[in-house]
Order: sequence, then C-alpha cells, then structure tokens
Amino acid sequence: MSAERRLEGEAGSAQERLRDHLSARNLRLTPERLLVLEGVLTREGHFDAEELLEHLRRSNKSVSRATVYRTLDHLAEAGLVKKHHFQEGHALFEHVHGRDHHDHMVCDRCGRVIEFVNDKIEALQEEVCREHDFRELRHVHQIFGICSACQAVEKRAPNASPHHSGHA
Amino acid sequence: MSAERRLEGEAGSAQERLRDHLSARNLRLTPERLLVLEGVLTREGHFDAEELLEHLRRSNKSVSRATVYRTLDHLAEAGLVKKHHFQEGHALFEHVHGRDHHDHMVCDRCGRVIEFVNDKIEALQEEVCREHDFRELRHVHQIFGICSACQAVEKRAPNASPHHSGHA
DNA sequence: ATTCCTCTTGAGACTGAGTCTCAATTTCAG
DNA sequence: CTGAAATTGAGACTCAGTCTCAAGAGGAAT
Ligand SMILES: [Zn+2]
Ligand SMILES: [Zn+2]
Ligand SMILES: [Zn+2]
Ligand SMILES: [Zn+2]
Repeated sequence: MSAERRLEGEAGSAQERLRDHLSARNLRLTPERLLVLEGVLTREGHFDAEELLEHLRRSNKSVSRATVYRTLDHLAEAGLVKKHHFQEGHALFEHVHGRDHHDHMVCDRCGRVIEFVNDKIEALQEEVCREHDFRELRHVHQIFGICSACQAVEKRAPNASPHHSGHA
Repeated sequence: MSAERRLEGEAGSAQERLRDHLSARNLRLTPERLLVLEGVLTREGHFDAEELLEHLRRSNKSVSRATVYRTLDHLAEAGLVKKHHFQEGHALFEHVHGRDHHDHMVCDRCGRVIEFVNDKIEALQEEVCREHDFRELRHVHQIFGICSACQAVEKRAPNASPHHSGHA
C-alpha cells in the first residue's frame, strides 16, 4: 500500500527531526508521539485533529485526545505539519515534511483545492515584512472563487455543481 | 468627536446599503440592527463580537448577544464588515464600508494587526488566477510573525510580551 | 537494580466562542 | 386594523480545544 511505503520511505527522517526538536527542549520521543507522527504522515491533504484521533482509534493505535492535540502542536513547532485556521472553529493540519511551500486556490462551488506557488509573490511578501520590520513566521494565502470546471458548468446549467468529494 | 462625525457622514449610505441588503431578502431593518450597525461604524480597527457587545451595553444601547452575532453576519453578507479568523476561536471584525482593500500581518505574540496593500501582489494574484482559469471572488492573505515591538522586547527580556491591549 | 527527578499520559472536568430554541414581541403588507 | 412572517432575548446548548492531576514512564546516577 502506498501509504505504508511512504511511511517507510520518509519516517526515518521525520522521526529524526521530531526527536531533535524534542530533545533540544528536554522532551521525550514517546511511543504515543510516534503513533501520532505515523498517523499524520499517512494522512493525505488537509485533516483535522478529530479525524486523526478517530483514525488512530480505528487502527488500534489509540492515543488520548489531549495527547493528539499536544503532539500536533509539537509537530507544528518542529515544522513537520502546518496548522491552518481556514474556517472558524476548525483547525486543519497538513503534513509538510519534504514538501515545498505552496498556497491555495479554493473553489467555492465544488471545494476543489488548487495549489500554487509564485516566487514573485513570495519575494514581495518578504519585502512587505522588511518594510514593517516584521519577522514573518508563516503566511496564509488563499484565493477563493470559481474553478475552471465549475465555470464551464455554470455557463451551460446555471444551477448544478460538480460536487468535488472530500477536502483535498 | 470624530467618531460621531464619521457616523453622521457615512451612516446614511451604510444604512441604505444594509436596508437594501435586508429588504432584498424580506428581512427587516430593526432598531436593534441599527444599534449594532452604529456600534460597528464607531469601532476603530479590528474588534471582536464580545467587545462590541460590551460597548453597546456600556452606551445603554444594549442588544442581546444573539442579535449581535446575527447582525454581524448580516453586515458581513452586505459587504459592510469583514470577518477574519486570524487566530482560532476568536473572530475579528472590521468595518470596510468605504475603505479600500487591504491584507494583514498579525503578531503571534501580542495580536497586533498591521494592514498592508501591495499592488504588485494583487496583480500577480490576478495573473495566477488567469493561468489556472480560476475566477477569483475574494482572497485571504495573512502574514503571521513577530511585530517590531515584540522583537525588541524579546531581545531585551526573552520572556515577557508587551501585551498589546485591544487589537489594532 | 534502586533512587529520584522530571516528563508524559489519559480521563474527564472545564472554558469560551458561537449557535439554537422558543415564547413573547414587533413589523409591515394588505 | 389584522395576521402572517420576521425578530428578539434569555439562557440552554454545542463543540473544539485546554487544563488538571494522579498515576505511569524515562533515564541518569549511583
Ligand atoms: Zn506562499
Ligand atoms: Zn470547482
Ligand atoms: Zn489583497
Ligand atoms: Zn506584537
């Protein structure tokens, strides 16, 4: 299974990174934290904490809710996952270990997520921060609108929408 | 007082816009909704719902919590305010009637909000959308990090934070 | 192995923003 | 006026996330 392979392929260095992050703070790499890391690495796209918790329970790798939340924060600090507050009352995570930075376009109709990177925008952002003596730690850049497919559908049937399943 | 003047100066058209928005949906422009609108227009910068509620109570223009939240959503739909989810569990509003578009930098330490506009970034965004045949309706561009003041504090006392009262 | 100190865990209580319910009230078109 | 439909407020409720704290590791030093 590809998730398993991915885990094997990358787990070594992700674990290493987590271990380094923790030990630098006199924290310990516990079995529970490893279970959460493993769970995170096998999730695709954007997921929330409860979803991860449920996934761990189903796979008989149960970890308490408190530990999941606590560990996700550690992983975020270690730069292994990103935590987004896209909508209210619902933080979403994505694992970013070994992935390049990217931003998102989100279709209001079907929910499709398109990733994009634009080096010029990234550079201009840095410039803006410099101008304000602001030390950037991260950014959220999302463009909402209607994707190509939904525009086509609208043109032909001004009502229906090609319901794109699950968040990407 | 400038807040009063501002209110008089703009209230007419803001009310008008709200009335139009509501009547188009068979909703009513009630005294309560007007109180909330008035409160919103006199707030500076970014504020949260509880702050507004408290403000209304202090000015003897009390409106229930439910109505404040409900009305803020109407105002957002009418394009009179913007609702931001900078941090989790804490929506911030700003009134945008008659204001130009801008994006935000948010300090992780003290919560200060700095507004910025960069025409080049805006243009590049349009370009990215064109490339993907994506029709933009709106965007969220937030840069998180450490503001100038908090950087200074950190340098001198690596712990404390200049708890910035009331978000800017 | 034993000690000792610190970190970690999990169950569940708790918090706080925001929503919902519903009876009483207001609005407004007819 | 009158009545249907919208609105309100008090407070119960939800839900994500945090906190508490007693019990359970980890691990360094002896
Ligand atoms: Zn970016
Ligand atoms: Zn779409
Ligand atoms: Zn912008
Ligand atoms: Zn600051």
